[in-house]
Parts: sequence; C-alpha cells; structure tokens
Amino acid sequence: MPELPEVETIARGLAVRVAGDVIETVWLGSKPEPLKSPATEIEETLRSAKILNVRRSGKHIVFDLQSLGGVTSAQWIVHLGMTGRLLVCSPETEFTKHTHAVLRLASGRELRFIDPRRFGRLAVIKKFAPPGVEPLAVSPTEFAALFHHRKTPIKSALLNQKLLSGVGNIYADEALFRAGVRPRRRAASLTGDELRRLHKGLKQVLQEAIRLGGSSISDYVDSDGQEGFFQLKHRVYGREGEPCRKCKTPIKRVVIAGRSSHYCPKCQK
DNA sequence: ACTATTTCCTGGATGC
DNA sequence: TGCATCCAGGAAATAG
Repeated sequence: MPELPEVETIARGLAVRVAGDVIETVWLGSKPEPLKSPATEIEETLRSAKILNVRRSGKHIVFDLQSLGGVTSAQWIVHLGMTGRLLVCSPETEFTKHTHAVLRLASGRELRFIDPRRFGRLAVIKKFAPPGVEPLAVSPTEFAALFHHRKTPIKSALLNQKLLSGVGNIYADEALFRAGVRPRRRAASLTGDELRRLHKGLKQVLQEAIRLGGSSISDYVDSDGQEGFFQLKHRVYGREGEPCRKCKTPIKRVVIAGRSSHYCPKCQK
C-alpha cells in the first residue's frame, strides 16, 4: 500500500531508469479503465513525449513531459492506489493480469501500469498541484495551524489529503505513537507541545522509511522489484496484541472512520 | 464549511 | 477440501 515513502522510492527508481527516454506508443486497456482524464487525451499527451523527470508529489507520481519539438510541456500523473505498480521491463516480459497501460519507450523497453484492485488512477494535466501541504516541507507553525479548531480525530486529520499530502494509515499510526498521542483525540485538543512532537515524529518516520525503501506490506515492491524494509521498524502498525517496544503493554487496535488504528494504551495519551 | 459514512475493487486469509 | 464471507484502504461521492 504505497504511501509517501513508498511513492518516493518508486519515483526515484523510475527517474533513474526512464528520465530522458521517449514514449513512442501508448496502449490503454479495455474498460473499465482506471483513468481520470479521457483516454484519447492521455494517449495524445503521452505519445511522442520525452520524459524529462519523474518525481513524487504527495502520493502521486509526476512524470514531467515535453513534446518532441520541445514546444509544449505537460505532466502525466499516476496514483497507485492500493495495489498499483509501474514496471519497467522488456517487451518480452510476460503480460500479467490487470495490466491497464503499456508505454513503448524509444530505448526498446516498456513501462507498464499494473493494478489488480483498480484503485489507482492515471491522468494528464498541465501543472499538478497537490491538495495539501508536503509533510516533509511544512513548518511547525503551519503544521499546527492545520489542526486548529478541527473536531475530527487527529488520526482522520492526518489522513486528510487536503491538509497533508502523502500521509496514509501506516505512517499516521507510527507518527502518533512517536508523539505519544492517541489516534481518537480530537485534532483541536492537541497541545502545542503535542503538535510539535507530532510534526517531528511524522517527519522522522517518513524520512526513516524513505531511507529503508518503504514498508513492504502485502505485495509492495519498488520499480526494481525490491522490497522495502521499514515494516520491520513498525512500532504499532500491524502489531495488535504484541508488546509495545517501549513498555511491553499489548498494542491495541481500534477502527476510526473505517480505518484500523494501532496504538499503545500506556505510551499514548 | 465540516464531518461522517458509503462505495469502489480483488486477492488472500479465515471459518465452517 | 471447498465454498462463502470478511478484510485491507485511498479517495471520491454522498449524506447529514
């Protein structure tokens, strides 16, 4: 389940592999396609475009494109959803089920979009702007202001992409543990000190996860097929009933807004 | 303007 | 063993 660190890892890997390459042909699978822009618009924008760069914005992968003559620029936006993958491979590689898009590159390779659960989305746009602020770039003051007067549980607020772009279920739980704050606490009820700890904890957990190549839960792998290792460092996520790494109290799991949330009842207030 | 709930989607895990 | 049911969750849509 790609969140910010996983998307960052994938985007970095893709940048190394396909930046500078040119998209020759575009194939989009039969309906229902996971498209946010009309299929013809995606085809026209991608065909004959040069990939200048690949990067992450929130949970989105942004391909910076330039038309062959260098006349126009555009962006191809890929959201991986839960199970989306972008694979760089040779044309001989066997076609796996749930392949929704195939780009033939001038280098002779293919860039394939595969997504069994079809929560992923493809779009083209002139200039992408994420809905919220970047968790790794936001200042402590800006961060605190996001939660001012919000009655929703802090866990839900962290997941709200209009506030912060890129935080998902794993890293929200992990950041709350590091801050010592329970997920059900109303966002507005957090003290200045708790907000500072949450801001610091979130940044730390995201940066450490990026360093370890993300968390490999279910079938996540990066663009090289490599697994991440951050799942070994999880302190609460997926550890219901297991002892807290700090105080040995069994980790609790509750459901908040339909999302499972994990916390230590002793370390988090 | 917010907040909460439902829906989409498939594969793997679980239960009888 | 086999079949049915449940569960995972990002984000959009819907309801309150």
